[in-house]
Amino acid sequence: MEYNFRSIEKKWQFNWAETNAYKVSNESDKPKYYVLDMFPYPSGAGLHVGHPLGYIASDIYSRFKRLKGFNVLHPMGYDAFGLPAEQYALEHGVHPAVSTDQNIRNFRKQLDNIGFCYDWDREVRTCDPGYYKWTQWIFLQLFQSFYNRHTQKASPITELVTIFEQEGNAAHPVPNSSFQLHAPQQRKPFVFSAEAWKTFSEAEQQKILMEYRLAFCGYGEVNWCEALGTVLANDEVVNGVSERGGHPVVKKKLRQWYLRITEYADRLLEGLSRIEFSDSMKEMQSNWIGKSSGAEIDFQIKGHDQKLRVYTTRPDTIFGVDFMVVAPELDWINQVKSADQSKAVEEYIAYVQSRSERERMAEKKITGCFTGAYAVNPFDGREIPIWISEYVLAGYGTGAIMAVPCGDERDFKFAEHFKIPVTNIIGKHFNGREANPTKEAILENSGFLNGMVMKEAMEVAIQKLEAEGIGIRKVNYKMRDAAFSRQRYWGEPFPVQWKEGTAYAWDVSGLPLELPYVESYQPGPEGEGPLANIPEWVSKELETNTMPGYAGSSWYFLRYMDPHNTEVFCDRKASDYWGQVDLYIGGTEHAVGHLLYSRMWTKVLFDLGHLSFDEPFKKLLNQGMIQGSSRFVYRINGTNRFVSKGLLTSDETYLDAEAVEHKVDKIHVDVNFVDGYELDLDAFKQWRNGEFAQAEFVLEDGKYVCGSEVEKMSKSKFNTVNPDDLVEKYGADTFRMYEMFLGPVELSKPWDTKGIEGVHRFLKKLWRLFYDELKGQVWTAEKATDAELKVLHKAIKKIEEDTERFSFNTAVSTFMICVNELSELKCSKKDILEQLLILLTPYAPHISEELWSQLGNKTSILDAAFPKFESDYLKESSKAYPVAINGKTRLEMTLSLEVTQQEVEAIILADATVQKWLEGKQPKKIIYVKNKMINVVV
RNA sequence: GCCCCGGUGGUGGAAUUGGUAGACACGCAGGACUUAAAAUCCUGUGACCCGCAACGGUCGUAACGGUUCAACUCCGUUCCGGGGCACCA
Repeated sequence: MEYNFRSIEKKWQFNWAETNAYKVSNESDKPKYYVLDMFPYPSGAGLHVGHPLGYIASDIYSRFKRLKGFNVLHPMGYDAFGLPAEQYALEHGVHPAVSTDQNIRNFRKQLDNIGFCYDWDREVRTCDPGYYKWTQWIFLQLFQSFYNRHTQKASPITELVTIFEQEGNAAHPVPNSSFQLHAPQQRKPFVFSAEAWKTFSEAEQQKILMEYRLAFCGYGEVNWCEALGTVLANDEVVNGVSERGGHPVVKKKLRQWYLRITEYADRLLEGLSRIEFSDSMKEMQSNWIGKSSGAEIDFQIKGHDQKLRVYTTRPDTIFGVDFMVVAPELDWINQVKSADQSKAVEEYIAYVQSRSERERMAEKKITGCFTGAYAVNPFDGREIPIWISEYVLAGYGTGAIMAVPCGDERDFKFAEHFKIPVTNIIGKHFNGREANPTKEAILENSGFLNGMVMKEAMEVAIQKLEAEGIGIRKVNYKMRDAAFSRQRYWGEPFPVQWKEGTAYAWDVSGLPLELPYVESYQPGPEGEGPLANIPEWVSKELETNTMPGYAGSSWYFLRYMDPHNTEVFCDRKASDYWGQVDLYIGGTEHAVGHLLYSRMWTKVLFDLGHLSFDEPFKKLLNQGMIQGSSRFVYRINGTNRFVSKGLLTSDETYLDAEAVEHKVDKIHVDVNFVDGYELDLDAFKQWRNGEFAQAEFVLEDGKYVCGSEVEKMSKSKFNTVNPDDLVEKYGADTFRMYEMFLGPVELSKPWDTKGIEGVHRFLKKLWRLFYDELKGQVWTAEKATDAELKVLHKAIKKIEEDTERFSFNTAVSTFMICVNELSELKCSKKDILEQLLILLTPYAPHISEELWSQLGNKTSILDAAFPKFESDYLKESSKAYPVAINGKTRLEMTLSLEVTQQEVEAIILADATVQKWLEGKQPKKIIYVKNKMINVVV
């Protein structure tokens, strides 16, 4: 009887489905455990070997926890709204609902191949009206709430209305301090009394309330591509033109929905201390939130009524300000620029308009333009030139900075480039060649701050600014409110109706507000979404934007707990039972997007009394990214000749026999017909319907050697490897274990299929402990020896520890060691093997279940009890110590574990080899670390 | 540019708390079985040096420097690779 993995895997997958082996109940005496995967976007390309890495890890852990006696929730679903389906629809005319459904079927088939223990009764799809009904419902919760800064939590907006009616907004200032109801920008915040509130019209009241809502409508800049009639991500803009088609892209202000996540900034920071995310992940989140404290300062602009408001974290350096830098998109620049600089300013603004935010931030070249205007230093009256430059972004702080070149590297480079004289306020701490951002220096040339240490001067400066009404203390966040609308079709419609320019909540009884079926997905007029093309939609004055991809994914982990409920998003009893996700596995690419939004939504639902916890994920495990290892061929420009990699002088040039230089094109080839680096010439010629059938090759040593590069795994780079092929060839158990054996889950690594044989051999070797090809059954019911028990218990200990700390790769190697040792002992005893199967079943569930039943068990191994480790079997009385002389290991010595320091010293000094190394000298010190090592210091 | 992570044999990686660097695999080389192949099993395998041999020596964890009895592990500088940077998901 041999290991026939194909029939075994089919048999058990069918059996588990038949018996509902993975069904999970919301009621159980066992303790609960919730293991969650980041659900996939069902792309048309299907699953590649990178996807299952995290899924296998979570599957192993779920099965492990089940063996340990937990009631484990381990669901799966699909993040099914999104841009790719819409773009596919635009190009191929297939409705997103249709292609998405097809893709999901395909994903499901691929997932099923691998033998995951998901409870599929709990599947969710974000594009399902039964699901997005509740996404819309949560949106309405956000829309109808405000953040009460006194209680530090979200409350119904009706409470705010009551407060306004009774006492106005003095106690609840408008979050956006520059908001005014009618007048253009004024200095003082917008405050009204109860009486004034009552005199406001309905539209005015609604306009004010919008300023407080957690989901609100405002105006924001986007990358606008006129030719495509659509908004583009920074990603899709390259050098000022669209990636698709190469059309020009400009900045455009559009009406947008936002989530007021900035109100939660402090709580999002605080919550980090209560959850187990890696330090780097927490650091990324806090950097994203970017809390800083400093001051906003108003500078009078010379010859204008206007003031220039800047935000700075270093008010202590105010006497070192040599110039101002303003974000080029601020409108008022046009009012203050001087006549002679007017043209230059306009040209510069046009240049910046064409650049994405990403490009602006990544720019090494220093660019900028003097406006011709001057600000006046309020303390010493110095006139300070006002510049504009792309490195200052409108969205952060006030969109303007005061530049102190002696203390800030970027400012210094700017001053150097434009030859602006630098004022030194830190004496010898500034060397004139580079900035010094110290806070320890004693200030000079700094008026009333002279002689103070900088970090103390900060407080003094702020107090003076406030006392003189020039500035205020200000805490700032780099994080901006989250843009929450998209001018797209394939997303959740907003449950919002517009009446005379005011947005009103769609009645809850009308949810879900279903996405209408359309035939065309073209963008609407004036940068509106495709929904603006639908007369019935527009006639009802419904919002034509849709929600972004992260809407549905911000709360899906709650829906799994109670997926079929039509009355509430999740029954309170269910969410109280399951509580937080105990283990969440997914990639770091979601560090700041999805993970912050989910945390915010959970906090809002908690504040409003819908949940009993305010952090969704107790522990996060980051899986590394499986990268593709791409292969390239090099074609001489304008010919059909392909040159082997080793013959090129660089990636772009080839020097032929006559020493003529040729430029070459670097072309991706499908990794599936490259063996290592050697191209299969025939397969290449047949590729893509014979596109390269006429290819000629310039070979080296008779071979065509390809170039290689590690990149994201993607269909367009021809570097994807399909798990189905590997499962077909080696079986799901081998595939699962191989993915784990590749290395630590957290680590990113390029995929390499070679090596999978080793894991497959291991499973065959395990099988041979039970069945021999010639002799048939070899397992017996004999009693196990101490040596065999020692092997088993060593494995129990290590597998348990490694699984618990997610070190799956070392667990796989422990299985290999265990089977190697049992083979060596010729151990085929049921007592030992049965326990080993339980250890193995989370990793290789199919073969374990089969052999388990072959041993005569009538119930599934899924519900076996995890073996108990007995330390008695591992007891050692002595240890082979490495003995080092001066830190270099020279010999090994077996000593009892009981020996004392004195005894060790005596034994060591008596040893001939030690004496040889001592060369007659006396040792200074003998270091003895019990159970570790001995070091003799000479 | 800014933020985060990583770099160990020909390859993937191991070394959990600073304590024998290279576990376990892949690959490769040699051998056994076989008419042959597959499968399986055995032996060797970081580099260099000495030697008849050794359970002999030197070097070695991206590079350089530091802390320590002891550094892949801690600190500093540099180089290289990857991820994120707000409308890809």
